[in-house]
Amino acid sequence: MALDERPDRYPFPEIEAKWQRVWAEREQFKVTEQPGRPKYYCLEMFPYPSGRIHMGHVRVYAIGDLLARYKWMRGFNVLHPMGWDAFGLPAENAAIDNGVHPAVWTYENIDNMRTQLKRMGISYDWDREVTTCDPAYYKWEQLIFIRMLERGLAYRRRSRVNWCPSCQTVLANEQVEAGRCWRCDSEVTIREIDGWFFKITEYAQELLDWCDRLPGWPERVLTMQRNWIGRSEGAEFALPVAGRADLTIPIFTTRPDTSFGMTYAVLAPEHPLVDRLAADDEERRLIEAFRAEVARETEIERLATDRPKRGLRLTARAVNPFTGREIPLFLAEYVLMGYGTGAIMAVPGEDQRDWDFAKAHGLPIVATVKRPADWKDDQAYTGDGVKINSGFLDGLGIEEAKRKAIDWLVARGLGQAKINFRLRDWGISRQRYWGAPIPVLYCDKDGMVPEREENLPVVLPRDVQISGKGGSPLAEVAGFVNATCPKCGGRARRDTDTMDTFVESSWYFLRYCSPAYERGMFEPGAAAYWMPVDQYIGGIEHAVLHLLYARFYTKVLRDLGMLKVDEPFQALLSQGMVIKDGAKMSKSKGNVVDPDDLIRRYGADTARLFSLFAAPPEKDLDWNDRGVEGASRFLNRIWRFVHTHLGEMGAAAGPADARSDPGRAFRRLIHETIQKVTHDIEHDFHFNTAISAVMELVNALHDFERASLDGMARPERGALLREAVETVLLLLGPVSPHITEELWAALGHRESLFTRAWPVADPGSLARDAVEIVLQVDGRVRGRLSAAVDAPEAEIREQALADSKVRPWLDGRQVARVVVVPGRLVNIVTRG
RNA sequence: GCCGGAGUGGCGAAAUUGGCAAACGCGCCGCACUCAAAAUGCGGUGUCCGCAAGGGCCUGCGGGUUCGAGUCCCGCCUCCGGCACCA
Repeated sequence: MALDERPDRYPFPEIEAKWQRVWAEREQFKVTEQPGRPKYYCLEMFPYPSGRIHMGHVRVYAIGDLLARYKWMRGFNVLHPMGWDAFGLPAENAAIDNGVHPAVWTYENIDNMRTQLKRMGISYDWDREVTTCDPAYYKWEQLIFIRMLERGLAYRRRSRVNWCPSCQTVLANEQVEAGRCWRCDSEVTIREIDGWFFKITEYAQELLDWCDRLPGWPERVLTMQRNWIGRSEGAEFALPVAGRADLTIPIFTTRPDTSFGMTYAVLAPEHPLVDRLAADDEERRLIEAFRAEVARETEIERLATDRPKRGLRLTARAVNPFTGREIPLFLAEYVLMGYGTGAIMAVPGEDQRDWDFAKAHGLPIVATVKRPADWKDDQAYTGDGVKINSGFLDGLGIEEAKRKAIDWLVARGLGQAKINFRLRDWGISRQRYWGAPIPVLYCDKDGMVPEREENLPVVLPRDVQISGKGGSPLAEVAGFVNATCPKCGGRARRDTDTMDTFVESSWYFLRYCSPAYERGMFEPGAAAYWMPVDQYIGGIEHAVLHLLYARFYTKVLRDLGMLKVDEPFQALLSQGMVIKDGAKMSKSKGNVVDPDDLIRRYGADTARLFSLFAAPPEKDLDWNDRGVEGASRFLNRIWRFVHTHLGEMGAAAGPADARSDPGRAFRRLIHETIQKVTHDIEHDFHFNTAISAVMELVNALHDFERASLDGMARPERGALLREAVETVLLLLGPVSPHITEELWAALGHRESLFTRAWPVADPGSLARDAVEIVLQVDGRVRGRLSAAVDAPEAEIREQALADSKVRPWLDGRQVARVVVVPGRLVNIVTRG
């Protein structure tokens, strides 16, 4: 049966529309800097305007709004903004498919999604909305680009890059997942191309160090970042080529202690020195053939670690500087140009890859670490041990031998200690249209010249042919390409690439601080007040990508003297995915739940309640239509209760004066619930248990209502019902704001629920005079008793031993020991 | 292979510090209301033995520490995520 036909639902469509209108009219969530008042910057990752919100969005924004409203009620000045990550490929693809201009498509989508989000009733300050494809936004990004250029933090070079043949553009390393494009899943190929890079490697050490100083971040995200940065310590040294005084090969190793075991050395096939090592044309031909063979390999094939290692032996030989012996030189595909120096010393005794290669090519293997007695010698040994076969290092431990080997290299001027990072510079040039233009020109006379600051923004031209085939569409726009050289005034050509859209998302949180500011990226005072973001919320898929870039960009702005903070995000909440029927929601699987449908059928309050109740935020959320029914039922139950008891609660004057025992017990539960809900929100964001505590209170409210019909004074009953109901509304407000605001008003309040202070548990009401003590015999529960809170241990012990439920279990046995845990339990340990 | 996380009822999940395992919700069963249904309300619901009272067994597996272990320690297994020929 269609749910919107049900007459028994509370009238959520009217209520939700009404309060959304009232909040907007009152400008209730509009904020300004208020020095001296504690601030709270609550931020959810802004969406790409794909056209429609999905359940993942509902989940993040429900979490963010709960925190924002909660912090409001706790007296914080809360910045809670929303905007659009508006540049990107889908807009261009839509243009190719439907002939709609990317700008038109994007702005229409934004309008749709804004309407959808507003229907969720989230407490955004919509006056701060930011759209990244607006020239007033990307202007500042272009300015910072020029500043980075001046500092050498942005540079241009020709390099081998990841190329997505489907998106027709370059991808950064972070945007390749297992050899495939992060966006379209196509297999990535390698291309040599000119492009711009941001020098994120300059910040590798700092980005790594701060991973230890972000206690508000989930460990798994920090681990992924540490792995990605990939620091390793070792040595770099010059490997001499036999008979070639003019030629050495730079080598990076993390195991300088094993140098005496170097029985051959390997260069990456594309290593630039290889050309100089070739003995004659014949060998040059062999090298080219080998390179071509390797180049044919797809990234996927190269990733397979378990196949035979192919190599090409060169006629040139090297000299192991430690042993003085000549060793063979190879090209092999297992050595990558992109890491270290692109050349390795091979120590088959202590490195498994070298071992495999040595076995395949019949090369000698020398052990330089003493093996354990039962060692089978069928693989490389990477464990600990004493150095052997290593000349002056013999007898040392590995760590000490590393230091001595480096000292030896330094003393001879051959090398030094070296730290290497896996992190590569961030390639930001994209050969696509819908992005921020790179503010640089090329002049025949002056070469590469940045645009003058007063000419910014370099506006993305509107009239352009987008075919999706080959090269940047901007290159075809004569009016854009042909420009004046800012230096000599002669003719110059603009750079026709656009910036990676991850550049826009690296600083949008700063723009929110002063979104209309015209004299710079952000107003310094506003940023000083609001930054850093106190709580950032978003999907785990950005653990490395966006979160690493934003951290880097923040540090760059700090070093440009624009910002005081070292890190943008104080705390991070990585919420799980929304799953249905065991799979991520997707159109292809046909398991998508449309938030619009859901809100139309149940209301935003129910959608929000369910998505917060079904699982703790960091876990995947299993969508369940029956569970949504349950959430709806719960809100209806509260609605009915308030409306059927309005008269009685309205008659209550003053605070609840609980005189009777049941009254005091009920009041204690009200205050225990306040305590529990506050703890669950503050301690670990476990909103699911916070909500279950409110559900328990509502259940108890119904029980109390029935039980107190006879025998309890009417004023006491009415006052307690009112106190309980008001507590429920306050605690549930941040979860389901419309219904709680409506019922709050129905109870006679004239001011908004969200201007009320968050309730605080009253210690007097929490106090209890008796506690239940569990009685165990040999660890098994056999009875229970009620004891005064302050009853002495000896007394409880006596009562336990004398208890009628306990005594049969002691028959024929001796009491060996009695453990009394005050306020909790007694365990009687027996013997015999 | 390395790093990180997780295994608890039919299902989603709870369990502050080592102290009553399964709160809350879903589903299911029963009852009330109803001509009937829906909705709503009330009660029950880990599992095995038992008519019942009651008792045994239960947190992936095997050990250990402890009066007491879902929780701590040791050794395994499985699943999920990340990185991966990184020298």
